[in-house]
Amino acid sequence: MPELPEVETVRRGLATWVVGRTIAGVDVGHPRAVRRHPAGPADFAAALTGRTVLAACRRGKYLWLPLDSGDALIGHLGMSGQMLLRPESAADEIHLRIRFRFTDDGPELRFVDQRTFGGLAVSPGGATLPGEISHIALDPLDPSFVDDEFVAALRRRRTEVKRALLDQTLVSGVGNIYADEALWRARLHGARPTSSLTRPAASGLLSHVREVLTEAICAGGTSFDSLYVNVNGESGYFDRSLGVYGRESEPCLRCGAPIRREHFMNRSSYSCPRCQRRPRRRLSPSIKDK
DNA sequence: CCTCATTCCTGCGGGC
DNA sequence: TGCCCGCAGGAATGAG
Repeated sequence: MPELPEVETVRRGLATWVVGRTIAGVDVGHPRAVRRHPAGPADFAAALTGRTVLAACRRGKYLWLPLDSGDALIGHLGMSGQMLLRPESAADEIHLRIRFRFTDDGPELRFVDQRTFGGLAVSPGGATLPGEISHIALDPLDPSFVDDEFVAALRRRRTEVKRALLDQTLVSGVGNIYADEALWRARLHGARPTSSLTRPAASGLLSHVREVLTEAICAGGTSFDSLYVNVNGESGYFDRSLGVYGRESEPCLRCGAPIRREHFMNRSSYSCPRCQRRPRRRLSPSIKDK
């Protein structure tokens, strides 16, 4: 469940511990971890060996490391991916998928992933922006993000507001936890039709999204089920600051009403039944046309 | 173009 | 005790 704050925490760790180092060798222990690299594990390793890492970048939940070859190592942590810096002498993790050895004496980089939804690939010529993520929207913390464009695009959609927040082609970096948190802060129910949001309501929601992401980064991310850790294997502590997520039946921190849990998009949604009123009508766009 | 359901995967915990 | 099932869920994919 790494979302933007967790991925950003990992990016910062990679910037500190990996940028400037040269890769001596790569071991792919599980082919599924490089399934997004069409040329296969051997080509993946060959494209990285001898390359120097120039930077650590992020868009939404994607990470990429530009290399001196002009290519980039691109990665997504999926549900349970971890990037760990460990001494060579440390025992292998059970779910170790890929190991990166370096030409110096520093720690090796390990991609560990229990549920294997994550993966790495080499993006040819992808140092500036990997083509694999060109369809991913800017995230709200990107300096190039244009608030008015997002507000307009959100209100043009014919869907529910939580679906829109989770759509990485509209705005990236927001997952189930921070969507619920931002909606609670904005006092909006996730089923609200996006087309019914006023401009100020949409703009306010964006502010709450940005705020909760920023606060979570300061806390080092959320470690709801302890699968997510930074590059040193340490947990963040934003889970202590969650307003609704995972708090079913506990009192709303604003009004005291018991937090409700609903199933939505094959996952759980948490909200306050008093602060976040359900929309009266369902989304029925063209009922008049009949 | 837009929206939405499905699929991938493994460990954990509740229920019986 | 042990088995089974549901749940956790991001994003690619294909259908409509």
